[in-house]
Amino acid sequence: MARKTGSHSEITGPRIKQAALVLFARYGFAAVTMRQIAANVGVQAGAIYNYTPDKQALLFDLLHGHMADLLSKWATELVPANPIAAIDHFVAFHLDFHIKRPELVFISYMELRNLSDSNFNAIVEQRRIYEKIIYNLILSGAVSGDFLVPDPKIASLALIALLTGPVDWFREDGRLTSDELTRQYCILTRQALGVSAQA
Amino acid sequence: MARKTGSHSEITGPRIKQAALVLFARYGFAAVTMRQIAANVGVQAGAIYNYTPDKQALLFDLLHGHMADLLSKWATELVPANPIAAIDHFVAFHLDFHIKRPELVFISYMELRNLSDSNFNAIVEQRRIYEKIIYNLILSGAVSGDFLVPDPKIASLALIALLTGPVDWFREDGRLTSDELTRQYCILTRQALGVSAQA
DNA sequence: GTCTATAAGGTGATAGAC
DNA sequence: GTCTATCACCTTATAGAC
Repeated sequence: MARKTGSHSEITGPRIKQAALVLFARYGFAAVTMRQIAANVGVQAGAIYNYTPDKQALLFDLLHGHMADLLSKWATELVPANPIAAIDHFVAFHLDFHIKRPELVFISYMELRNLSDSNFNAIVEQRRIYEKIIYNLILSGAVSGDFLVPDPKIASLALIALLTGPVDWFREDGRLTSDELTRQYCILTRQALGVSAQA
Repeated sequence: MARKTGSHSEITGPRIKQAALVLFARYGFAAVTMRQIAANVGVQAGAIYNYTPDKQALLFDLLHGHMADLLSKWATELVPANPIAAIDHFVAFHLDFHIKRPELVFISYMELRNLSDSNFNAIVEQRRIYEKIIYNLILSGAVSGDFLVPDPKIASLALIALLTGPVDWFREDGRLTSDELTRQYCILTRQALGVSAQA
């Protein structure tokens, strides 16, 4: 409390990122001004540049951090060797991670085009790594005979779209609990992959 | 050819809509300027206002026309009474319509937030009508026992996400033909709906 | 129908006081 | 670390000449 009133370096930074996230998700990167972000945090526009070199870096940090969190969290998961159990695990992981971060998921899809070339390439590379995770899970199930799919690559793209859909409509306080959501999407996923009903 | 050189009323209008569509899809509504659209068409910015009252109307007309086309085209389809055949028909219809219009599909999802309140409500109502079509198809299959799904409402949302996914990656000149795409998505859809393999 | 010119205001980013 | 003031530029939309 001995600080000068104008000094808040440890909290202003995160608050700028949070305000940028919320505003970008609601109005779009191009439509949001630095003045809006500043007003949301309670500082003047000029102060933002103590925390970020420019608006582009603000966007990139959000997207890059989001994908880094996703990949490092998956890396800590204990994945069953059995392909059917492994897919169940992935479905639960993917749904849980994504429905808890609707704004980040939204801008990660939406604002890719507003990234500079090198920033864009960095994010696309992270996405490629994540897509390969589910692709490998489907492939091993197809090889073992647990799954029946015409093409594991197409199936992996189809499943990511299927499993990311709830971000657009799921609400924690809606008629569906997140457990029930996961249960239903596990069933839909197993069925889509042609897992026989007896399994 | 007796016209004055500056007169092109019949072609400038559609060209403005087309340029707006392409630019909105690539850079986002907020990031695109009337000058960019005009330059793309080959006129000055002021001339655009002979064809649209403002930028907002340009966006709304694109989205509203897109949804109107979708609904009126479905209305001309002959839909089999059998639930399994009906879903196959819907899958083929939905994929064909959407992969032929990737920009319109993209901005219809992306730019909803840039619509005025009343324009937003109009588009949401059109979407609701479309979602009800697939919901009813799934419901009748669930009632007849052809489909095995925990919840027809969730299944309908899940399938729309699944079936719209290819818009993001399908290319007419890619390794997959559109017929093969349709075939694979019919299989994935049938399986997701729990259609028994013998059917 | 299209042009040029302009009104009225907003933009990202920076400089220098405190 | 934050503020105020400012630079150089861009924005949508309109007015009036041709």
